[in-house]
Parts: sequence; structure tokens; C-alpha cells
Amino acid sequence: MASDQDFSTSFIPALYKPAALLPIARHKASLLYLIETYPVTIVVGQTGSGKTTQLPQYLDQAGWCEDGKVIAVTQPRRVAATTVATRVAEEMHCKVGEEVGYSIRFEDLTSAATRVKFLTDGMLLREALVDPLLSRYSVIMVDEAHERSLSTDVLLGVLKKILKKRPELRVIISSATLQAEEFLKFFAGEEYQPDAEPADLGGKVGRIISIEGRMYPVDTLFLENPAEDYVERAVKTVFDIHTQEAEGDVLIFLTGREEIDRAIQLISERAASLHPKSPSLLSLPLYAGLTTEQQMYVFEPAPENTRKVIVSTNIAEASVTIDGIVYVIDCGFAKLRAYNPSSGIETLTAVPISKASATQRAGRAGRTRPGKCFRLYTQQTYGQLPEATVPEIQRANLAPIVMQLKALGIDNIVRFDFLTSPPAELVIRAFELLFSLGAVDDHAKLTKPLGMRMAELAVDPMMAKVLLAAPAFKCLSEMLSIAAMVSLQGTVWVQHSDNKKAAESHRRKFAVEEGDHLTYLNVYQAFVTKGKKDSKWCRDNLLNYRALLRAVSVRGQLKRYLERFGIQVDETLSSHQQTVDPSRQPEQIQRCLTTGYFAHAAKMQPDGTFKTVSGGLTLHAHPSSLMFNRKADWVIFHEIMQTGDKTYIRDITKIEKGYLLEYAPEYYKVT
DNA sequence: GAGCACTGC
Repeated sequence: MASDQDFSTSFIPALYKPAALLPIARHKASLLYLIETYPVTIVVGQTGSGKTTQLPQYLDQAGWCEDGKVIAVTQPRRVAATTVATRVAEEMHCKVGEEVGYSIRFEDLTSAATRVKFLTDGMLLREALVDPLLSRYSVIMVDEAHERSLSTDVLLGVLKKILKKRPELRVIISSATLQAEEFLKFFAGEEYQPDAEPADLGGKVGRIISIEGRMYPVDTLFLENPAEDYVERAVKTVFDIHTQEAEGDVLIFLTGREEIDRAIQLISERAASLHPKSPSLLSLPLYAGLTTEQQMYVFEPAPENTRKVIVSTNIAEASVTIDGIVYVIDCGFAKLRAYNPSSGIETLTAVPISKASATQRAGRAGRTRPGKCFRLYTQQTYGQLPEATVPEIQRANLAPIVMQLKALGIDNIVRFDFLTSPPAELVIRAFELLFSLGAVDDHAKLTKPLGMRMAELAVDPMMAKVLLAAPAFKCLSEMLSIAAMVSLQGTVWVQHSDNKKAAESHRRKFAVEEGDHLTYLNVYQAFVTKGKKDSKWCRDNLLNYRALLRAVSVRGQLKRYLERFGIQVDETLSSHQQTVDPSRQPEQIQRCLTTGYFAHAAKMQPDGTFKTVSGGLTLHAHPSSLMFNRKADWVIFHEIMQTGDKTYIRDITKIEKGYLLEYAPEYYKVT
């Protein structure tokens, strides 16, 4: 038989490759040997190597599921967990939920027969709350670990701890080349010897194994001189490709919606001047803010004699894969979220990408045949890019993670073995917030029962505090709905850029005087009474049907948590009318919100902007908020974020200044 | 007058 190399150059591979022909097949014996011999195996597998789909099947065949044990494969994203499970079930000739299953939030398709289980890494962490040693699993494979998501990093630390108590457990980390040694060094700990021969790097703990992928070569081109305007330059490059290169679709990486809209506008303007007989251009946007329906267009094959141009954010770098891309245009930037621990404000700004990102982007051109990548920056600029993106754990608000680790019984966060330690300021800031909420005491221990319960609720600490305070304000049922709606993060209304006025008037139908939180409550209540079984009702009101269905699930889950704590949720309308005067209901909700969000308070200025309590910072109501063009005095808000040169607050509710002193006397004490 | 991408029984 021809070698694998010959095979890939003379044939175009089918979408579903026969498993035996995947590059991983000839590494089967050595993989199984390493996993049998060492607790930790790092698998460096390029795109198309088949590691995610084949390795779990090899392990199953080799007997790792005897005695009822299960193989877990974690993914950073929900869609990946479900699609890979479907694919492996097909190969194992079973239905999803039988021998192969998946488990993500709100969807558990597993059964007693399940031997291979795909799940999100956040989900596996949740399971550790109930089963701290994850004892039902014989093998845990952490896929895409090089992406270094918050939950992946925490999970790796937890697995290292578990390995000390369960030497028979096998951990497989799938990684890109760059981080493989770092992962091994982390698990080997003191045993790791930097000067050792590569084969002995991990001592008795583990080994690294590389598996070649199925990628076509991609020619990379740099600019000779820096571009002044990369959107303009990207558009020019599209036309250069269109007139000079062979057929094949184009993928452009830009940083956000505004740039994407502008690029699409420019492309369609200039496409008008193409020769009437030349092939046409079809440009399509791709970003997370689009509805699923709108996103589907990018997967449809272009009409005959048409070149497809997809203009995308970072979503196409790892989360979404589009077939038929032959040309990639990379602007060299991405928007990244970061948390400033001294101000407590999140920022969202465009920053240069890493070399690893640039490689990943270029690789998108070589999935179906040899491709080209046009980088809109110079080779010198590329040389100065960081090797890898700063892991999320070094730039995120850590309050939720601190709570989660505490709930897992990991009390000393500072001494917890992180792959990369978070900066001390982020940890300190997290503890300050949790202390002010009453979740931890002077000794940084979780309080009982408040802190323990907050740690178990799957919402951010401020909202968790509000929910646990709600029974005292007789508004628990309402607050559950509000918490569920806030968790949708601004996806309640669908965006129709062509009809802003209509959108405004629809929103006004649900609007109430007190602000965004009570407006959400209105929408939720209208949805469950009128729109739950009818997506048309949502369309008519420009509401996001899928998002609202999700709110119903989230609410149900939060309610079950509270009931487990022994907190009764009274859902009958008549009952709270007996306890609270209906006209006072909004006030109870405003007071209750203040018990969690007192640190997010601001005062409106005569010009309509807001100032923080300390007076230092000018804040703007986000245009999606009701308070964007309404009068208020004091308000609390859910979220604060700086983009460009403005700092926006969103999900805003009016309060009385006195509430702040009443519910957070320590925080606002007069000095 | 506007926000990158993810996640949680």
C-alpha cells in the first residue's frame, strides 16, 4: 500500500475518512502503550489527525471500560461536545446516549450503558463537586487544552491533585506543539529535569507523543510595508485574489462587527465595477451576535460562478470550521476581554494576536487543498508577536473561580497548583469582592451557609447573593426570572439594524419606570404566559425565542438548587399578594438587587452620564439600556465595560441612595 | 447610539 504521504497528495479526502486511514491509526500501539505505562500522556495532534474521535475508541477496545468505568473526553465548547459525540456514536454503530453519550448544561444524553462520554470541561468540574475523585472515570482526556480556557486550567490543577490519590487514573492532554512541554512539566512537578533527554522529560509521570495531521501546505505572504487601514487593505486583497488567483473561497479575519459591516459594504460597492462576465463575489458576515439562522449562510456552497467571501471575527479561528476556504486574509488583531483589578472594570479592546493564533488562522486555508494566507502586517511585526495568547486565568475576574475552587474543598487558592498562576492583584480583588458580599470571612473561609450556597449556584457571585437574599424581600420567584434573564447577556432582543425604530417601540411595550431588571421580569412573564409555545409571538415582538427558552431552563435549574438548600419557591401569584402589597413589589426587588450590586452603584449627572460613588469615573448607559435616555438619580448596574474610549454600564435599575447605606454599611461607611 | 469568544445539573 502507498505511504500515507502519497495518499494525501494524490486524492482529495472524503469528509468522513475511513478510520483506518487516519494518521493516528499507525500510532495506535504506541499510544496504548504510553497510556498503560504512564499516568499522563500529552498528545500533540495536528488538525485532522483523528485524536478526538479515534483515541477514545482505541481505549474502549483495549479494555479501559471494564468494571463499568467510563472514558471522559472534555471540550471547551458545547457544540464540540455534541458534534464529536454524534460522530463517534456513528462509528461505533450506536445511538448517542447508549455506548457513546454527551453531557452539557441542560442536556445529558448518557445512560448506564455509556462507556465514552463527551462533556464540557466546565461540566466535569461540576461533577467533581459531587464526586471529588471523579472515581467513575478510568481515563480523562482533556481536548484542546492549548486554548487555555478558564475551566480547562482549573480542571488541569484539579486533575493533578486527583492523580496523587488515584495513581491508576490516566490523564490524556491534547495540545498544540508549543505548550506540550509546559503541560508535561506541570504534571511531572519536581520530577521534571530540564536537561533530560526528550524521551525522559516527564520521568515516570508522562510522555509526549506527536501525531501528524491531514493538512495541505499553506503559502504565507506578508506585507512589505505596514497597512494604514487594514479593513481597506483586506478589501483590496479580496479583489486581487478574485482577479488573479484560482477559484476557492476567502475567509477574512477582522476584530468586530463594525469592521465586518464596513468591509462587506466596501466589497459590494467595488463588486459593481467588476467586468460583467467575470465571476461574482458574495460576501457574508460571521460573528457570535448573529442569530444561528444568519450564521448558517456561511456554510452553504456559493452559487455557480461565484466566489464566497466570509468576513469573520475570531469565531472562525477555533469555534467554527467552514469547508472550501482556500484563501485567508488575517488583519493580525483580535478583541480580547481583560479585567482591571484596580478599577474592577472589564475592557474589550483590539490587541495584536499571538503567533499561535496567526498559525491557526493560516491553517484555515489548508483544510481542503493547498491554500494561501495573506497577512496584513509585515514579517517584522510578526516576529514581535507573543508566542501564545495570555491565558484567561491571568486576565479574568477571578471571583467565580475562587468560589468554585472553595466549593471543591480547595481552600488555599494561593497555594493551589495552577498551570500558570493568576496575578496576585486579581486574587486579592476577588477576595475583596467576596468578603464585601459576605461570602468569605476574615480568614478567607467560605461562610456558612451563605458562602457555601453562593458557591454552588451557577451564577456570578453578586447575583447569587441577590437570590439568597430574595426570600427576605418576598420576591424570590421574581428574582429567579430576573437572574435567568440577566444570564442571557444581552441576547433577549434580536438585532435588526434595518429597523431600529421598530425595535425601540417593541422594547417600550415591556419597559417599566424602574429600569432594565424589572423590564426583563415583564418580558419573562409575558413569554411564559403568551410566547413559550409560539416562536411567532417572539418574532412579532423582536424577541429572541431561543434565548428565552434558555432563560426558562436556567430559571428551573436555579430553582432546583434553592430547593435543595431547603428554600421554598412560592410560584402562586396570590401568595405574595398576601405578604407584600403589590404596589410595593418593585421596591422590594430594587432593595434586593442592592444587597448584591451595591459595589456597582452610580449617580446620574445633569448631562445624563453617570459618575461612580467615588466620583472618579464618567460612565455611559449602554444604548441597549432603558436608562440610555431616561432620567434617574442613583442606580445599580449588572455590568461595566470599557470599549474604545467610553465606559459603558448595562442592565441598570434605579435605587434610592439610602438603600446603599442600609444594605452595605461597611462598604459605604462614612469616614 | 452599540459588545471578541466561551462556559455552568
